[in-house]
Amino acid sequence: MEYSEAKDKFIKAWGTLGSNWGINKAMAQIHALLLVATEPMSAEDIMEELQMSRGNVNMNLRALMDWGIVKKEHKVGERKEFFTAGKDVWELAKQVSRERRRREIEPIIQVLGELQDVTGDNKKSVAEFKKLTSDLYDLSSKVDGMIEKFSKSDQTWFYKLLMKI
Amino acid sequence: MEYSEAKDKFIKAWGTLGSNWGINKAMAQIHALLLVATEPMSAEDIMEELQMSRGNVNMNLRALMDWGIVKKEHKVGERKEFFTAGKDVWELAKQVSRERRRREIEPIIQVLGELQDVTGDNKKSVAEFKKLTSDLYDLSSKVDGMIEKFSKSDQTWFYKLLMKI
DNA sequence: TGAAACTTTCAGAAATATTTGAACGTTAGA
DNA sequence: TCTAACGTTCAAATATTTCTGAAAGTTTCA
Repeated sequence: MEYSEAKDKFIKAWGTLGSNWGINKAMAQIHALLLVATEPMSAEDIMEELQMSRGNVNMNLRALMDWGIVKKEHKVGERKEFFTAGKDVWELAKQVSRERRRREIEPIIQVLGELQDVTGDNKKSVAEFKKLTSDLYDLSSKVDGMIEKFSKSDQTWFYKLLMKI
Repeated sequence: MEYSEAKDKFIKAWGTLGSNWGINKAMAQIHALLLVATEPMSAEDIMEELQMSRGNVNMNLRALMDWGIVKKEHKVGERKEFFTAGKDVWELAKQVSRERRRREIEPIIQVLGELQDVTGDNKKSVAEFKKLTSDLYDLSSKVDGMIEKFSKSDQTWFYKLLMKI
């Protein structure tokens, strides 16, 4: 496959993947483009390559920096800002897990915790409800802990873990 | 907290969580309601409790059955169909992982695989592209394998794994 | 066979999310 | 200080997703 075709395909696939994950297409595509880029890119460059408006690019670059997976760079003698995405896939995975944990798992654990002190007349309902929410709480906490560990670990740890599985 | 309040809160939270995960709110709320329910519920019951249209309930029940996390039941002497969600949180987690793997991880691995045979004049770009996509391919495959293992394992295995971590 | 009791479908309406582009803000250097 | 070259914001436009409700389809049983 020709490089340019492969690149397009990659960007498109990354965008679709993003949608499945609740990340918007533009954001995922900008990230894909920066992953593939060999040099830092300016907002202008990105607008051009992806045919997006200035506002859209600006907004999504900010979101990507928020996720900690895109960095701003300054080139000497240039007014413009440039952007890069880290090429280390392992670091990327850790950063994404870390953020998803913070944004998605922590809040549900929070709510499940609050639900533990439920009271009511219908003993059966209440008992079943407590069982359910505490089971969910336990499992979420365990998954949470696992992801925390993962997002702080190094690749060696992960490979060793894989062996054990 | 009063039972009915707790129940509402749980359903609402589950709905919000769903949205973060690309699962629509109605679907997540129906699931939450069935999780909490002590008896199988009919479409009518769900419509009433969640104030949703017949079409919406029907559609989302189908989607939940597609995910394998809601089952249809028939009561003797009743024309209506009833629905239940398994109460086993562990089974739920396994089923969700299994489906997400199939729907989201497998397709990206597929695409990454196809991108391996890229060619082009710009040696540097091509080399970096290959490095990136093959790194992504490796990591995805490993995560895929892990999830597969997880979704076939029993709880004991998981607890043992947690110990090792 | 007919009709009541359900379930399913789907076109259009409503709600939500994304994107645009032009106005506004900021900064560096002349 | 002024202005060119950028970055940022946000109201409105567009696109996408979800939801509704009525019509069509199906099943059961009198």
